[in-house]
Amino acid sequence: MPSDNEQIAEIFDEIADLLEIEGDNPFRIRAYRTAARNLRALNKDVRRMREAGEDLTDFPGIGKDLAAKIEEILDTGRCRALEKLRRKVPPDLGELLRLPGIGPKRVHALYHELDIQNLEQLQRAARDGEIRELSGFGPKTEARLLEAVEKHRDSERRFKLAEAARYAEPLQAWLEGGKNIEQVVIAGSYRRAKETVGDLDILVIARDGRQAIQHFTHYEDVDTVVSSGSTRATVILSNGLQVDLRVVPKVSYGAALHYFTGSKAHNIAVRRIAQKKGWKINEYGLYEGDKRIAGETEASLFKQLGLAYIEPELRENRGEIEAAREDKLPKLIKLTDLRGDLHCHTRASDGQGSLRAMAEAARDRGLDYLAITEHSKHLAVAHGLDSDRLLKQVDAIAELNDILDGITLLSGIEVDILEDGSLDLPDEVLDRLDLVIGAVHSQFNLSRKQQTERILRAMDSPHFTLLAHPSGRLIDKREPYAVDMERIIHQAAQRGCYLELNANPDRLDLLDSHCRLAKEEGVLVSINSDAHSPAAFEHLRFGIGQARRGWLEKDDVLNTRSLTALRKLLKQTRQ
DNA sequence: GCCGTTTTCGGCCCGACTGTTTTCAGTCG
Repeated sequence: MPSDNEQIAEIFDEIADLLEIEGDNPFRIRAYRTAARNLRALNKDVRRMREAGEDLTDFPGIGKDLAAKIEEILDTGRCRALEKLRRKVPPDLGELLRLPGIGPKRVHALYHELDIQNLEQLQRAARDGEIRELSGFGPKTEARLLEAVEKHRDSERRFKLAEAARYAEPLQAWLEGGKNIEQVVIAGSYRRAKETVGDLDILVIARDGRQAIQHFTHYEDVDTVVSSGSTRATVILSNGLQVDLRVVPKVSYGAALHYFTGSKAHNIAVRRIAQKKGWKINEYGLYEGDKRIAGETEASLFKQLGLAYIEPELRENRGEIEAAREDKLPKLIKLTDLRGDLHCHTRASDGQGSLRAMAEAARDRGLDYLAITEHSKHLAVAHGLDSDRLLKQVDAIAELNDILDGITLLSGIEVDILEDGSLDLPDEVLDRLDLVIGAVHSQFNLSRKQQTERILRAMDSPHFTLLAHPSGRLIDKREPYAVDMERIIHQAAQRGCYLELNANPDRLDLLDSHCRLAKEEGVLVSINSDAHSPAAFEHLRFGIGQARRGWLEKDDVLNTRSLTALRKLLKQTRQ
């Protein structure tokens, strides 16, 4: 079930779509889109804020009118402005807007000239050759539209960051091997470590743009060349991933990198700063009149604008610009800050490695300690451990620690939180462990209230250390379960326990906005691989990316502590 | 529709590529 923020954002986006087709004032349309984007980025629930008596117009992009619409939607579940628009403009037209190569003007023309209201009608008209007859359209546009309709199904697809990396890294290597190519950087949401990316934006410094682009379009995995000029090109790879490449000269590198890293909202906000000073920013630099005053590096650009350097992961216009102005940006955590990993599985439950193999793989990644945390018996599909098997493992870990070199294993469990909030193993067994990770693996569909109460009850257990993958979402597969995360984070602070940021690329859970909340409440986050095989410690880098998006610093993260300090903190969670 | 160190009106981010034009509109990022 989408949150209130998401639901309102969708309504605002739809209003923007329909207004756009109607040819309304573009700035009014932008206001709706900005509001939608800001609502999605907000790490607080608007309903709750309103109940707390906060003034919605205090938020950026929300004025009197939109605040009233938000209240209407919260109160009635409806938005009369949207309903009125829908009566005027067929709502399916919004879907046409999603097709590549077609924007509001063309949708408007298709609707008013040919009475095309949906994808099917568009497809028919294109096949019948009606579209090429319209002014502003031609045979090529018609063919492109037809193709776009047929491919529409997967055009919306986003790629998980880890999956994108598997395609991006070889492509980057290929580009770096090109003649006269000096530097290749993958910018865009990939550089911002967003959990999913819609496409890849690659920036290349080269003396000869055409030559570089030739090299790019001849990459073996390129399926379609969508466009290609002297400074930019767009291709689709065989797996459907779109890649945009831009070539810039060296003097513009920083400005271009900033520009193509985004996010859009961040860039707009930064450009406004320049604009207020009477300057202009584009991908070639920061200009005062015709004179370039910064842009060879990103640092020069920020400095000239009076801002501290903003790390890519923070560039979402969620307060980073204000923080940069006051020099109050966080010093973000790095992969090398991690000293250990508190969540992994072996063959004993559903993992693929032995205790020793997992320990050695973690050690080879530079970790000092690793907690073994199998599933518990309730999760039978994962061969979860009962008390006997768990206690045997505790002994095996103790023995192995005597002979292991360079790493220490901790005994733990990923214990199921049952529907009533009790834990799946008895206290006297949990008492033998170094840590207890509680996890929800069943009954995802409880009401928000029930689900929240269930988790809060589990956290009350004297043995509870850490809440695993707190939202339960699987990216693109399962929505987060309905739960009051603000309350859970607050409770963790009161109770003195921790939250996991599960680094599995399918999860990346805590969400970035909740990392920030945890930090504000002083709740430590543990960035864990949840490795089910020795190779899966690789996942930690994606967890770090997510943590950085959540503004986390080294000190905000539990497993940056030394083993000694960690043991002390684990002990403190015992009530 | 929002916003204000140019504050209640008059602004609002910027450039490349394509296709349809015959100098530019539409779309995209």
